[in-house]
Amino acid sequence: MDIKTEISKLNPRQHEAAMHTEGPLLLLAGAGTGKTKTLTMRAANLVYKGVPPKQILAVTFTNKAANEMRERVLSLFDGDKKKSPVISTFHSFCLNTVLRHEIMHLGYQRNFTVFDSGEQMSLIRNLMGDIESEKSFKADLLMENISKVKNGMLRLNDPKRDGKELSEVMNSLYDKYHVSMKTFNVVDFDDLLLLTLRLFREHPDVLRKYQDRFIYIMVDEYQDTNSVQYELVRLLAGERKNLCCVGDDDQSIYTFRGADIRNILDFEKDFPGARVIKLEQNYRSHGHILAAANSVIRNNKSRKEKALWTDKGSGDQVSIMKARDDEDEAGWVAEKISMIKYYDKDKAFEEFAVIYRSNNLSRPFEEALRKDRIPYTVVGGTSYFDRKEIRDIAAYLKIIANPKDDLSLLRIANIPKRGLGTTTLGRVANFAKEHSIPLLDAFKRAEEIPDLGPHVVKAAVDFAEMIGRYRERFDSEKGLKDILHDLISSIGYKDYLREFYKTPEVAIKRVGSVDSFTDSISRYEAEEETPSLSGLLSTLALTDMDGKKGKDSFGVTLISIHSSKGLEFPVVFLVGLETDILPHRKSMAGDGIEEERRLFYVGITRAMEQLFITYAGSRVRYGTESPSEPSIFLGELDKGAIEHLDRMKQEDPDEREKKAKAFFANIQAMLNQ
DNA sequence: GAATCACGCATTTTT
DNA sequence: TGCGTGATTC
Repeated sequence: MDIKTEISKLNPRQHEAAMHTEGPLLLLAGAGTGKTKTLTMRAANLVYKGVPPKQILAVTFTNKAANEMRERVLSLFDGDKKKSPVISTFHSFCLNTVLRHEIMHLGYQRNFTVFDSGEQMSLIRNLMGDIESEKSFKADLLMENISKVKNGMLRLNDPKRDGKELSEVMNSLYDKYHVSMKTFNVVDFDDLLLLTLRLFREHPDVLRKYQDRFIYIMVDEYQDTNSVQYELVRLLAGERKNLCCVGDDDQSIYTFRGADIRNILDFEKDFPGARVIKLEQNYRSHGHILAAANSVIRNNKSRKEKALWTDKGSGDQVSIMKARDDEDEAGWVAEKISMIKYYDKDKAFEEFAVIYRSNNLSRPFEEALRKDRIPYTVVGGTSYFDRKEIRDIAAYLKIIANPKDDLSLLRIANIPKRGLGTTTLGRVANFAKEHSIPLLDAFKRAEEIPDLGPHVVKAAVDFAEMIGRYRERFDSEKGLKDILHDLISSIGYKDYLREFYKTPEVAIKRVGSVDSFTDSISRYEAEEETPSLSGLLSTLALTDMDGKKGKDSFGVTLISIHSSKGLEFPVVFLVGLETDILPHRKSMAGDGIEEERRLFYVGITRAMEQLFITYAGSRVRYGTESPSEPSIFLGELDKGAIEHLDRMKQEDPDEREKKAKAFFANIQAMLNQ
């Protein structure tokens, strides 16, 4: 593809941004304004001008964004990978590009592994057992607080945030947590960023190395950066400040995770002489939808002035619908979907989305859609904690890669059963503690441990030796998948699963998921230039590896506003626009209302052709029905862009008949498939 | 360990 | 209302 002609096709603002190279640039890219396109073009332009691709770094938040950008740059260069810049998520950059090579400076070993949130949680639970306190604090709350401390959102001993009691527990826990993590030679997600920052701060020579390596830096979704990420970016950009930050302050909706909107608002102050370019031409939505979005977001005080516009024409007005209650609201949405399909046979269910503030609102919609035989997919929820089989296998791989990872070892020491029960494990752990050695070493020296019978000693030593053998194999042999396959069969893991899950269907599913896991490893090996166990574990820690997810999403999409960011749908139902839901009751402290308004804004701007905003007069909450007030945000909508529908009005018979027809047509279509 | 029950809690969640 | 957690029990 010819880069020059591609760049010339950009609109003037986009073009300006793509052609900019030296010095700080803030690209304020509104929703649907071709942000990724501009960013990729800018990268391509740099390469085109002769900058070595290795010197260009683009950082994103999600794997999805990174992949998308990678693909688009690649297609610009006709698949020539040598011309692709370094594109990475924050976490992956810190892990793979920096820490894997430099972490020794901070007293860790290079073969460190990453704890996911589940492992983090079990460590915290373990540690909490040691802390004497009559009140048991919830592990997840403590974990959240540890994370907040690390991200600069919370200080230890902050009496304003916690009761004194929590502070005390937190203090002692926080220290213990870190000591354990370090002796295990493991880090958590937050550490990836934090340790990199510490490294850069404490070792100027290391920092310089990376500053010299990355001459041009781009950061996507800059409004979502937290203080650690901000510092990281600032340090990396160094004196040169060839830094291009892209984002939209109006779409900053992750404050609760530590994102600091001031990072983007203060960009010009932080980087004097910064060029600021605004992308305001929207290629996604019809005019009325944009008018609605603009009219809402205008009410926010802390923001950069801008307004989306389109040359597409105004399209349909945005409909505001009042329903009787939540069930009625959901029923109406389902009906409306059938109606639209009835009038427009080409419309696919995949073109519709129901978007809500909180996940628990999805229920009535699931029921209504099911009732009307409309296919749907619910996006989100939390589901990475389960899948025992994957975590077991991962624990094996982790202890093989990192012999100090006591926790992973503990997890699988007796899985499958090998005669190492809790009593034995307790004795071994004691021994390890007394001698200040890793648990695995204690297994090797089982003979020295008092009270262990000969059988147990043999089991322990055999086990430790097996781990050692596999470490050697993973180090010296190629073909990760084959080695893992050997491991799984030699420990009899599948038989163990079949025993563990007595019902055959479940067992088959679990065994199947082990197989799909090994499959995903061959995928990793195929993609990677130099596959390795530690590389595999890194990828594993930082990606879902679920194989499929979202990819073949099917039917109508049910999704939270947060997860919908970055997506677009021809027809959007933005539901539950009620006081205490949006804006949410729990987020009204401080300038929380502005973030809630941004959420509304994000929801609105997902719609391309048609937008329906709904609310109910009463709603079932925690089992009891209570009246609901319309959201104050509804009053902020541009009157010219909206029309009001009232569900309560008597339906005219003609409409009713059409609805019935639509309903049956829909069923017919289902049957014909 | 696994099955059961009472209790408390219920926003959003990129890695 | 309904789910996940922690204690209790066999």
